[in-house]
Amino acid sequence: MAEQPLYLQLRDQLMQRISSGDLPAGSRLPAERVLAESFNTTRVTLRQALAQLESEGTIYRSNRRGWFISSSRLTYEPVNDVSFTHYVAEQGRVPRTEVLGIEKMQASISVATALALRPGDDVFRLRRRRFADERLVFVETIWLNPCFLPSIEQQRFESLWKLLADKYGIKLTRKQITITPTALTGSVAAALGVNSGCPGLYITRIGETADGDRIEFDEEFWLHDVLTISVSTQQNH
Amino acid sequence: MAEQPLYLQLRDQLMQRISSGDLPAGSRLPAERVLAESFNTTRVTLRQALAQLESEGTIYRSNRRGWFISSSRLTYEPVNDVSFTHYVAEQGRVPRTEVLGIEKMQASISVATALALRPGDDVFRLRRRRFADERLVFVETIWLNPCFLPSIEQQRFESLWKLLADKYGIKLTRKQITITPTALTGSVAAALGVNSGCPGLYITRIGETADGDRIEFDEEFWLHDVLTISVSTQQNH
DNA sequence: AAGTGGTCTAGACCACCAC
DNA sequence: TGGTGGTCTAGACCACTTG
Repeated sequence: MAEQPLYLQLRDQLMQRISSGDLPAGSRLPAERVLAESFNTTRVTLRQALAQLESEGTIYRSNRRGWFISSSRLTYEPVNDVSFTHYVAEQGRVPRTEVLGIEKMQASISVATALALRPGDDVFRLRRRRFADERLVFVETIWLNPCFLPSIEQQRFESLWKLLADKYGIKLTRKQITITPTALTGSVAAALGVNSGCPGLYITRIGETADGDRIEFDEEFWLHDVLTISVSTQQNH
Repeated sequence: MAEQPLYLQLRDQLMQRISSGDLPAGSRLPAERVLAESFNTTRVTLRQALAQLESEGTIYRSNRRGWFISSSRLTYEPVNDVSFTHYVAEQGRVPRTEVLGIEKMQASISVATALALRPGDDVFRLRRRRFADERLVFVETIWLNPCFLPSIEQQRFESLWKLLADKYGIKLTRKQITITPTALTGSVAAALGVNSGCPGLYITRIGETADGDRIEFDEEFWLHDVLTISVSTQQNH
């Protein structure tokens, strides 16, 4: 039986203190230098242990403020969900949405394909950030098809689902969902406030009406440790 | 405009050499010490750059043999797929399955729940490893319900789909699929030949007959960089 | 201003794999 | 047996956040 490397032993000790309730969800870990000294090792090795716990989703870091204990994961149903606000609240968490902006753009090839338009056609790009219990959980870019959404640029976008239903009488179903494990880098990492290379999920969806009109194309970048995806296949009655 | 940290500059330079075709898919990177010297830095910093590329899925490591360029991702449809062998071949790759063993076990609470049995009931545990182009891509544990599978332990398990169809006349549909980003640790990391803490996906599924008989409960641990998940929602006709 | 995490250096020894 | 990656040390300076 080979002995475990030191950083995995440190991981186990920290994990035990967390699961014992010594360090409750949301609280901050002691400073790296303090932890390193208390374990009688260097910061480099301690940080290996922290990186383990981070990739397992047990802890996360916030800017340069320190390390925090993660809450339990959100359950996300990309096929059936109607509203982030709704399903987050249903799970006993406090949702918040931040609209970063909406702009008129010309469709790229990939966006045009998703919305059944031609490249260069007008589309609207909406960008938002989503929080659960004040922790940022994902950023999204939504490409809206203006053919079905007159004067869309003058609206408010905290709840797109409600806007589509109330103002346009549209109820979406989700098609062509893809889920790709990826690293968060560049402007996405910056918008999420994480370091480049932090693991994440890239999720895309197309929103259609029952008639097959392509209303929106959604691109989401999630932090890896905040969600479990659930796909329940519908029964035909 | 802040200058990028060195390890991200190194990442970009390596990325350029990879995407230019200088380093083709499947080939090995030069040794860490060689790369560090060629970039005029230390191994620690160079390894930060390699960790970035690894988390992005651009490169991967194999035991202590070195770093290799990744191939493109497999597309995986957990809802509709019938056979790993079939859909891997369909994507122009060479599948291989390795059976690690089958044992009679007593159902744990979670397994019993998934298979609609009582804890302690007999179940069979089948463990396999799956390869694409000779790269290990996931390990799985399949819990089989013996009520519907007489003398299952005497069979061969390279293709479970074929076995169920030919011998038992069973065609499965997939229910209650969950997908959780996780870290690969312990015996799972060892079986996959990766370091503890490597990012991965944990996917579970329940296989039912059209009559609702729970035949199997499937737990898969995938390497994060080898797949894109696609969920196509069926149309009702 | 003090403290935090982020980055980086220049070494070292070990375990494992391929030759 | 030689070379690889895996692990670890004992420092250092910087950028940012918080009080």
